[in-house]
Amino acid sequence: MSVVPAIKNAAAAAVQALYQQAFTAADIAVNTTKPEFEGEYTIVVFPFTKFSRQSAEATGQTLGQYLLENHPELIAGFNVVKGFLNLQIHHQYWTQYLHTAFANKTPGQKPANGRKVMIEYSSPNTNKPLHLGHLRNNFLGYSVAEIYKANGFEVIKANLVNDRGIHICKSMLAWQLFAHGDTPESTGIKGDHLVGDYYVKFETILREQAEPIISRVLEGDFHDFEDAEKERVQKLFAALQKPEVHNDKEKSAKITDEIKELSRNKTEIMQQAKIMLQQWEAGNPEVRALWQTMNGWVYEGFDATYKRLGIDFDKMYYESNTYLLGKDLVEEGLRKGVLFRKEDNSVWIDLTADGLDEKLLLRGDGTSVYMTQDLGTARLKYDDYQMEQSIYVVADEQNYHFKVLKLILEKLGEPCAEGIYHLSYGMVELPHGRMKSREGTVVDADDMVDEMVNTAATHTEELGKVKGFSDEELRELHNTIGLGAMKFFLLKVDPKKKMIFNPEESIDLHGFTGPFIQYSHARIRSIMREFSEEELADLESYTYAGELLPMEKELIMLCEQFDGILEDAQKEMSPSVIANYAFLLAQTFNSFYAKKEQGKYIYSVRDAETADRKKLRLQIASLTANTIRQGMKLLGINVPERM
RNA sequence: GGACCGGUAGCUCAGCUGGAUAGAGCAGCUGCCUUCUAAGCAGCAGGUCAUUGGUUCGAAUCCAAUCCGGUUCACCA
Repeated sequence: MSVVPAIKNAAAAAVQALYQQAFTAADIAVNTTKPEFEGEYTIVVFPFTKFSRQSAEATGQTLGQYLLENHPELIAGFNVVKGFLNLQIHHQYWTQYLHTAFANKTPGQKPANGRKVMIEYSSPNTNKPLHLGHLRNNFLGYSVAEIYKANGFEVIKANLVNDRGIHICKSMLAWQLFAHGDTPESTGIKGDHLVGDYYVKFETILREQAEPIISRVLEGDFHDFEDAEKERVQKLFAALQKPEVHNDKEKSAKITDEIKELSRNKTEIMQQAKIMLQQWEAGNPEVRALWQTMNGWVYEGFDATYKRLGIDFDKMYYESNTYLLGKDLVEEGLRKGVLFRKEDNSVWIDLTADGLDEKLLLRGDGTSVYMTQDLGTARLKYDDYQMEQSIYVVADEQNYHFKVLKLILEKLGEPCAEGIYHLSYGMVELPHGRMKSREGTVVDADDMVDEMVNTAATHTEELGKVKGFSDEELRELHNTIGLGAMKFFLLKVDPKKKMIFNPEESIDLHGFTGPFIQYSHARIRSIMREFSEEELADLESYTYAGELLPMEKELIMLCEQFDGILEDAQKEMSPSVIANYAFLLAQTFNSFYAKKEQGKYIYSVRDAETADRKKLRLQIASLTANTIRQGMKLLGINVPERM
């Protein structure tokens, strides 16, 4: 058991014995001791004064004395400042821990706990390449999966590919109309980018064709529309003329947007895309063949990107296989009376009692919507794996969708409902706001990686510390650093917060960054390289017996916290917990490394004052390096031996 | 308008299950390479923790109200 839980247990038992009060370990606050006081961990004693009928000071004394007498192996001394009981942990606890842990290559790894979770992430559309937003999603999903594994869970990494629908048809149609048979091979363009280019082409044509229609509507000419749509457009136009709307920028923009949307739907190219979608759904062989071909190009592109990013999956789901699911669930829901049918034959669920709205599940013509597919897919996943938790890594703009998804599954009595969890993360924004594909401000994932790797290469070159590296080793190093910088940048922030990325400023390589931590690791490894295999093997049986110097103790203490950090990261589903920790650990080692008194490096390993001290510091170096490496690995980041 | 999320140093963020004098990084300014890697270390400067009120021995943290920003409330996905 780690120290902090040990202290909490001991304190809970002490409170029980001293005051006959049932305090659980979880109710006891234990912090690290402020540097100006003596001790390592501090118990806050104020909560006990209610029944100790003593001052906080006296209560602290009593509790401290009790702990000292009953846990001499753990507590070596204490002092009380106001209501804070500062505990000195027995130095043998630290050296023992160091002895057992320093050579462990996977610190914090817990044995299998028999629990199974699925994590769905990435989930790209096959009509365009990945962008910066996907990178946050991918890194987050991958890292959370690794963190779960480290905590003993069995994890299924799943990717639900959105490989069908109107947006795919847009790329397909534009390719058919304008590509003259171009392929990734003929153009040398990566498949996903090639397909994405035709998506952009489609949008350009669409805009051109929509322009005159929009102008006509705004001039009061509605001849492009018929029946209900005409009525709708007329209504919107009329609303726009009202002075209270005219003067409200937000409202008029909203109405104008709706007019634009209706107009876009009326364009010839959009009509063609819709026909293509119908043909796809009807299984038209030509359309299906084109779809297969173009998706194939995209998958080749995605695979290359995933491989480069170090992202992988255990299970792929394709929407073309799942988009019809969910209808059974709707039928069952109707029978159970959970759902109801309206006059136009559409099927709904009434969530007004839960403070939400009515939600459509089947259109009047019997076709399904996004929600229906997700209901069916949730059941499919559960049938496949019976996992206790199903995590969806999806941006926070879909918070409402997932709230509703879970609620409907609960109402339908589906066993998968309880485990549904939306890991909602904030969007990556540019300094001027969201990325918009229509405005061409989307930051492409492949470009981004290239740029970071180049930056890393340039910087490595400038520092000139890589003599003797082969070209292959250099390439690998640049990748490790560039990707490390990018991953760390996107993972160091709490997932639920949105984050700003400024493409003008490249991601830093100094300070609170991946490369800083990678550098610290390389530096430790460089220290260890000075020693022979025998010297290192010798450490296995060695336990340091003396007192520890402050920073020696500090490093051991920090590493000892890694177990708890991993648990926190898993509970909060937040890689940022580990990122912050890894930075603190690296920073602390750097201080240890550079600490100078009277012109001498007082924590030098090579020039340690005794042979014992040298072994101790080597063990500390090894422990720190292993902990940093493992922490970074859980973020999906490699650490180099040299840089 | 309803629901949800956010507001901490010039900038980007930790801290938020209440605990000691609110911390990092970047940017700015000082020092430190005859040193086990200076992608580093040490230091200076920078704060009405959005505002107001409440609960408490104690509030950046909990509650309420207000202000500001965002997302969402599609027969799109």
